[in-house]
Amino acid sequence: MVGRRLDPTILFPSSQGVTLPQEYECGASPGEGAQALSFPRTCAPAPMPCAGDRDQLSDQHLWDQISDQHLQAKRARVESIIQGISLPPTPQAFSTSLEAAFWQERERGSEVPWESKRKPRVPQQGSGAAKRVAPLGDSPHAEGCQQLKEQLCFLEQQLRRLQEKFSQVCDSADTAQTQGGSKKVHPLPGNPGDRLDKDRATATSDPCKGPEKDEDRGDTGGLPSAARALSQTLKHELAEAMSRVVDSVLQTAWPKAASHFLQQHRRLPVPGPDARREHFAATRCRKPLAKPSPRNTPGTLGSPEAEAPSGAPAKSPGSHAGSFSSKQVRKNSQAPSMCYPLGLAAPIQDSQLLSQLLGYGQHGLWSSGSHGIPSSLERGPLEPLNLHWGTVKLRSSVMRQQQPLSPAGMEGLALLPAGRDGCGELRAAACRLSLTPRQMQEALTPGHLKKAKLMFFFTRYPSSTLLKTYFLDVQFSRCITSQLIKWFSNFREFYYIQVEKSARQALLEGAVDAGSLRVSRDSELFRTLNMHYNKGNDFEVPGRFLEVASLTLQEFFSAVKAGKDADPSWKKPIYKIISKLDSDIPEGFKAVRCSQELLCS
DNA sequence: TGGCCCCCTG
DNA sequence: CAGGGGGCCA
Repeated sequence: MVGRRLDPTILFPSSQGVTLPQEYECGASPGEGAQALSFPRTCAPAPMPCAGDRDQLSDQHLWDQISDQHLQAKRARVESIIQGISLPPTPQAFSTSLEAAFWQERERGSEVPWESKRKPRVPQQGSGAAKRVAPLGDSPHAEGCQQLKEQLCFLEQQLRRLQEKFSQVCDSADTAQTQGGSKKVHPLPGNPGDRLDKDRATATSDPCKGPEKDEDRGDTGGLPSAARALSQTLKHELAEAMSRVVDSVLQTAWPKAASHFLQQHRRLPVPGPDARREHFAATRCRKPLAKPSPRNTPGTLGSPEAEAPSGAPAKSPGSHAGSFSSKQVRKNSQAPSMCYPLGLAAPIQDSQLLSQLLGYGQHGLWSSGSHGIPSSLERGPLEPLNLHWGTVKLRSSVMRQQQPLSPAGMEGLALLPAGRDGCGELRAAACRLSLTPRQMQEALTPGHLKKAKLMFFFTRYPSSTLLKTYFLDVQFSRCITSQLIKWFSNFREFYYIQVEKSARQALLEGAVDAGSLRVSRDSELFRTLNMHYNKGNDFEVPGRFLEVASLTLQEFFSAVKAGKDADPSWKKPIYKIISKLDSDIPEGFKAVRCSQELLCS
């Protein structure tokens, strides 16, 4: 009755699929600023002394230089690194300077011999960085503590830099640097003593100005009061978030993580791909969501063949082998491991937040990969946001050289564990703490709309429960829920109108057999629908949707042909039929990143 | 009664 | 796409 022309391939874009930009796979931070700041991580030789250093050196005797060569090289390296951090990047470079700086911090914090930086290592706290910093601490606790301290210190630096950049952006005219002492002016209400509310002493009479540190001497004095207020608010929020992270990580997560270090740091080999796969499989076995049972109508569209292309949730990782590139999955999940040692989730997430705040993408930090994801056992209420880092990017036209990945593949990545050591907990705690409810979307975005439209290809009648499981980054409220429901209602409306129009058209054109009506990718109806739900055509519409559309068309055709449209409620039976044809939505749609990335495609 | 849906309108 | 009205149902 219904055509079974099934597309055995994936549902997600094949040609415009999910790809990971190559530049990110090795963890390279994109952009000039990144390069400018992240040189220690690159393959470049040890940085040469800067101009100032050379001047100094020229005052010394050659022999001294030679004898102190080693020392000088070391010093130059340190100075260069410090300069790279303290010197504000160009505004254009700012987009990535944070990411780059994270890299720098890694380099500094781990004190890895320069040569070893050339070959990225699988970063595992137990066997990697923690061991390499052994001279800094005798016990694992001390080691971890040292790392944590560095991490926290670095976060503070980043905060200051952000403040600085904000000030600079707001007032590019002010280039004055660092003179005079600081004087404390009235802090923001409710946070007396907040250091970010301090101000520097300037000749201006405006008391509401930038932060206190030398490098933070951005001047907002020339700004309109509204902008100043915004500036202060942003700074204040950042400071608050930073404080929360620091305090909470230390108080909540550290003791436990430290105990894990004690237990495991010596004997724990790096969990290799096998171990990871093992854990992955285990994770996949207990699928957390009891999805609504498939509502396929047996005998019509619910055949097994029809299921496959519609991206039904995988029963096992292998079940998707034919529908997406597992190679891509491996690539995406392994490459990151070379980049970020464990325990860096907090900076990663913070940078994500910052990137978002600043309107930049986060894919440059995607390289956190599976390491940014707490083990599923450790995921807390905010786990949805962690999924963000385990998913891949939906790309459209620009970067499509690489193999596409279906939502199923995204699903796999989303559930990759982070490992079983204490770092996972530390990381998870950091993630939860750094991802405050504030970062949950309290409103639906255009990205969410686009995602909802694509979801419509799979489900026409999603329940609010279902929607909640697929819009994990949304802080659901009654309003949000009804808005989403309304969206789908609107989608349906458009859908039924188009199908009805098409059915009437077919009738006018003399069609007699409803069964002969089929919606193909060439048909006008499909083009119309595709244009509406899949503008840009960067999503490969599942064949299943064509079947549903075909059946809808046939139902409408038959009803109109039989004159049922005289009945005011003649559409209701059709709605009832169609409402049973929903199929499961690929897990990839649960990825938080999905709705964000869809905007870019 | 609340939730959901459809329909109409802007 | 959102708002609002009306109907249906548990």
